Amino acid sequence: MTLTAVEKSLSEALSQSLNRVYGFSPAPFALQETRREFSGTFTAVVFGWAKDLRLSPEVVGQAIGEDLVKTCTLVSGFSVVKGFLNMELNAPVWHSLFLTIRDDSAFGCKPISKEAPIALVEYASPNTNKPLHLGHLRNILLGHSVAKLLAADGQRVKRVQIINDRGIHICKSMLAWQKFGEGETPQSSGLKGDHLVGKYYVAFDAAYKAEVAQRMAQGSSEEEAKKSAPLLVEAQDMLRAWENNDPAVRHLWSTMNGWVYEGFNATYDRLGVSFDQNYYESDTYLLGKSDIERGLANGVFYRREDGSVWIDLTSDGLDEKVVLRKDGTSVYMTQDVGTAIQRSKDYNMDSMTYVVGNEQDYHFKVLFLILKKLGYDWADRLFHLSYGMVDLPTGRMKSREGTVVDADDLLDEMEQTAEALSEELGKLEGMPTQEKKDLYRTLGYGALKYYILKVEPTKRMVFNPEESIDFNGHTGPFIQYAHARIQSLLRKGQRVEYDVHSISWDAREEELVYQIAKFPSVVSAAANSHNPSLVAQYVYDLVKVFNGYYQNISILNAETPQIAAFRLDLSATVAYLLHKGLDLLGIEAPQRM
RNA sequence: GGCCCCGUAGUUCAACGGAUAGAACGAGCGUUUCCUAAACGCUAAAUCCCAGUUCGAUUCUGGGCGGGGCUACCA
Repeated sequence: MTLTAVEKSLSEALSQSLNRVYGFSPAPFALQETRREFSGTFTAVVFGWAKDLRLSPEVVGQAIGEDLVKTCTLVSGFSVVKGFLNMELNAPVWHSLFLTIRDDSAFGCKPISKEAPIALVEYASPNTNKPLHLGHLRNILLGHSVAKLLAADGQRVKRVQIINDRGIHICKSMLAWQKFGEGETPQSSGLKGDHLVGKYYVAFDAAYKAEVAQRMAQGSSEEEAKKSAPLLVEAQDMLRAWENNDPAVRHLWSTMNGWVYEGFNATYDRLGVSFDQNYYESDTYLLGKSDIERGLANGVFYRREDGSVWIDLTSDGLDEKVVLRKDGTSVYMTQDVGTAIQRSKDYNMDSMTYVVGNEQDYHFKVLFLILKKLGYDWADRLFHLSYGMVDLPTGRMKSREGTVVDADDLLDEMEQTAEALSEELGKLEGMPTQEKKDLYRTLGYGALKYYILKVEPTKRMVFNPEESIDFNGHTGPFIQYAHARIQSLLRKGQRVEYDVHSISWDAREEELVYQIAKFPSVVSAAANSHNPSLVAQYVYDLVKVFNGYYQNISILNAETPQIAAFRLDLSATVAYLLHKGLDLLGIEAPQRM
């Protein structure tokens, strides 16, 4: 028996009781969890029924409860507090829940069939002119986790990213490298490729600003100075040369982008994320034009006198939006339309999730509307996972002010903190050096990933670089620690045959099984809402309950070997779910720590 | 100006319209001859303001106040 099955039967039994006692058929209702301070597992809210019946909630609750205990084998007892009917489950229900879970090796995950829907998840999507920062980290961790969640929900998932590898910003770092680089390479400098290129992007900005200031000192207006600064003009020339396939520019471009990819891949590897396909903007930036032309013929778009092409979304509560400039060139929107259509050709996907910050909410509203108006049936199953920014206590991170938190630096710092902490605790005696290093990563990254993923994606979150991320309390390592302790139990304990029905359960064991049994519905809720924080919250709650159990109930030294074996199985199930839950968040579960 | 998000302990985060608003960090106190004390227990501490709907509002509606974002023929 599963928990949802129990809940369903219980709801039906309640309806029948209402009918039997009062001749009353309630509207569909949901049960809620009984609050921890009261005894019971499920609670029915009686207020609404009492109002319809014109009776006091206590009277109705009492009458229904009495009928339920007599007629429903699931329920062993009940209590009525105000208008709340708290119901306790019978021991065999607990036994059955436990056995179902214990014997299901894939508990909580749906199998992926050959006909399962295909879900594309786009995430990361960096520019190739600077290294990854904390904002990318939130994006990447969310995307990676959502991809895992959708797979656990039984979908065929494809992970993709679009790499913004062309454009004026790329030319800026190329130009600066040409002018100031003196042939510097990742090898010669020892710098990671993406950091090296980022350095020249910054160098461009500095030199450009100096030029602007100089011109303004000579009497130019700010606007004029910004437009006519030689460096900018040169960068624009370089972009044109790139578009005209100038061999030298293209060579420099592919060399520097190559450095950046090496750098990005190193960071992706550290994070344990990967992609099934990369889309490059240099390949896709011309896509979409023909789709616009087609839509123009169908009346989706219209052409203005100056030749530019627009879509009128005022009847949808939005504005008018340009999709082709008067010179016939694309805008960002055009490319995104083209890329989406390209992906439908590549994958014939049923749905697509874009992991992109909430500053682009408007953009995606428009994009989805356009695709719908162009008649694509999958346009209804596009989802913008719009996450909030990661802010500093002082506000937004600004690269120009040097307040950006670099992803690699942060990862380094997490490893170091994990090492220092582990050394201090001194529990790793006898562990080989390499294993220790791996463990520091597991713990450090676990702390970081959990810190980011426990927050609901849509919400803005604050990161304070002054305060290092915690390893105690509501953290990744807290959950990892529970897992490691259970592994230690499993190494020491003896598994013998036992009969669950003949063991008398502690209330904590029922609570634990209840918590365990919730897992599948948490996974599907998280997948449906694209929300890893539900899983993060779940594993935390599970550990809280388990730690209370561990603290108060002796597992290895139970009264009999049979009881010990039962408790070990219960603990093993918890460990399995912690492992599985953490994995859905992209976090590893250590054997020891 | 228009449109869209968000205001919860000192701080970082929770709470399908339900019970006495939960955690964690930080502060204070306690638990180890016992399965890993990165743990467990106890104490103090919060819904921005004003109305409305409701048996019941942190949650829904309206109005303030405060913060952020979008509002380019940029990407």
